[in-house]
Amino acid sequence: MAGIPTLHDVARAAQVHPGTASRALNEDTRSMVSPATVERVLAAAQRLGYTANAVARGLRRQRSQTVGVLIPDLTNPMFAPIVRGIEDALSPMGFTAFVANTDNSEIKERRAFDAFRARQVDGFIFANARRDLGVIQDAFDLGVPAVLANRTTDIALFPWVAGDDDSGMRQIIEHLVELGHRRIAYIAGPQNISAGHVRTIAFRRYVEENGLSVQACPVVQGDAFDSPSGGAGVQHILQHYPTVTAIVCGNDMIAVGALAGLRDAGIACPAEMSIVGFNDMSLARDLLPSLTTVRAPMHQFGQKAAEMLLSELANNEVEKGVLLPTHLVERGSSGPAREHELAGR
Amino acid sequence: MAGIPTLHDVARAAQVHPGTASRALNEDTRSMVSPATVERVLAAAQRLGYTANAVARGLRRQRSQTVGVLIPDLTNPMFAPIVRGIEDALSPMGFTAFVANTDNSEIKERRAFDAFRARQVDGFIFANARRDLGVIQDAFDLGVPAVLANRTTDIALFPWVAGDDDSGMRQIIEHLVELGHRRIAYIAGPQNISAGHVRTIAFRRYVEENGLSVQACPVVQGDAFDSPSGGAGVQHILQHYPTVTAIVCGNDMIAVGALAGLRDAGIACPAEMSIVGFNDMSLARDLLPSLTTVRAPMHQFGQKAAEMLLSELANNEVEKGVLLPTHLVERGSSGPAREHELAGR
DNA sequence: GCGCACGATGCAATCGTTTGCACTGATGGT
DNA sequence: ACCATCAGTGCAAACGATTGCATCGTGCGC
Repeated sequence: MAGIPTLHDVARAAQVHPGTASRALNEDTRSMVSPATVERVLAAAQRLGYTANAVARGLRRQRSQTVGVLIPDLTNPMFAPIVRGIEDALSPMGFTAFVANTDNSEIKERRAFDAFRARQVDGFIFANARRDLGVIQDAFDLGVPAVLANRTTDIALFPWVAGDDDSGMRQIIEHLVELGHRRIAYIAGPQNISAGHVRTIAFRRYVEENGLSVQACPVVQGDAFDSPSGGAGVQHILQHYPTVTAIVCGNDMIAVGALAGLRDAGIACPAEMSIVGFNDMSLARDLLPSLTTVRAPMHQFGQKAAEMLLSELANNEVEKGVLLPTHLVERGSSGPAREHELAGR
Repeated sequence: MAGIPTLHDVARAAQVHPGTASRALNEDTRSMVSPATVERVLAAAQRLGYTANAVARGLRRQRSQTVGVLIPDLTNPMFAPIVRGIEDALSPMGFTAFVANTDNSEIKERRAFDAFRARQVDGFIFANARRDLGVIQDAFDLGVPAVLANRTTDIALFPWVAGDDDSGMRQIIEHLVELGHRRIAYIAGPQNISAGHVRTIAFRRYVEENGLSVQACPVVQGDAFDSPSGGAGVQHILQHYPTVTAIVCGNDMIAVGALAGLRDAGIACPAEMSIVGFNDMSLARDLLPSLTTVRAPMHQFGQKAAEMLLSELANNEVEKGVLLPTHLVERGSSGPAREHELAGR
């Protein structure tokens, strides 16, 4: 009486057996039940305000209609759109997501993985960033369905969706070359992070392909994908590579720090130094100068990854990997190379 | 054999009854089992890699160790820290969160509410922003445990945790008055949003308490808590209230738009116009000029709200409401009132 | 008019844990 | 020496849904 109505209550109200009520309520078994009974059951359910207990259903059906999402940090404007995309794709299909922040720590990652497995998630979306496999290997060994979002692995254990960082970097370099830059530095993110690794390789590649001097285009290693690393990187570049006229940053947060570093050093951007970011995070356009960057469709990463996972859960064939296009967004932080390097410094 | 080991498997391996195994595995029933048996069961569980099925346990125990979180938009740098705080508080206690974005839509809100109830969440954290009650009333009527984060309701149905917006606004006005401003405009967020309402009232109050002319301190209504509203607000203010020397913004996103609007209008900030935001979102310090704003401890909102909910779920007494302190962060976007208003325009 | 098929429903097992209760020895007090 | 107590364990019923199988009429074909 009191409390949440159960299937039994509905069945009793409709004068049928719980089994019949279940079939009447369920879309794809409804045809087994006579129309009159269906109507009676539906009415009773309506009247009592019945909603099926997803936990009980999950137990019996052995599928919980939930997925686990591992992401470095929800708070990072870079990543939030991914989980938004995931939820936008999941919720219309009756799925919901468990989200955990890994902070790139294997401990946290594993803890979340175990917690989610205990909760019988139907699959995982790994948007965690560390380049080594960690729980991804475990998931593979255990045969747990999963999809990678915003990353790949060296050996492709799972379907993945990621941005075309290689093309993005090509566009950046070509853009800068076109503006007359010949000495371009790169502030790289950590190489143990998937994106950090890929982008550094691409930077080197396109520096070379565009006939730039590799010596004149140094790669400065940042500690993290954050703004302090950008500040430190700029300082290092100004000190050791004073002839550089443009700085490419491993991502937008690094670029934020780089812009601040330039201001601290009294160097005008883009007049004296161009800065380019990567990702086009929210607010990138609102910085001053507004940030030239490569737009990576983070929301789509999440959405597509979720769709692929659902498709896999439905036993449909699924692509081995999806590379979403990236494109350069030219804004205020990049401009023509200054004519007289070193002038006035 | 194949598949995930169950309690039965552990029991069989340890040569005990599943009931005994359950008691041995569970911290607070362990004392009912002889030490020797406990050890045997633990060893078996270890060996088989057993983890309890949280779904089955949830069904039996009638508590899922999950909570539902309703938030306007994960993607908004304003809100992400709240859910981060929630998860940081929940996960050490073995709880996990379901998160849904409401986009301030009652439809989405209700859909998520129902979905989470079906999943037998133990309680809710409402960080959704609409001022009317919506699902909060439903939760109350149904007797579902809940806590409000980053908001209150007119009638206090649930415990809440929020920032001291009133004090924050006082600090803003005092700061501006101290800088010599006497004609201060306010670009308000929507009044049907909890924060929008509270802050507008506080603005009016402290304008008055500081002896400013209410006529000289107009409130301009924004459509949303976003940057376009800030741009539109600035335009409106410049046109209709040209003597204003400082603009307070309903939140930082509005301030972002306001800063851009000033740039478009060729008005220097802070030299000709001061701008103050609200919330101190991430990147607020990285704007140019860096944004003077009120720091609201969003992460703490989430954390505290989660703690209160857990406390309530454990049947402990819980505060009726918690008001966390806010404080002004003086940065570059606010400065002395210009001497000669209208000069040169 | 008989049998077969089939539509509609009931029955009961099952998913994996937890937990109140019953049972069994052994202990200890008198 | 006997009974009460108690620690330790087994038993089985839940929790709330789903689903293979059995059952029961009824209608149809021959």
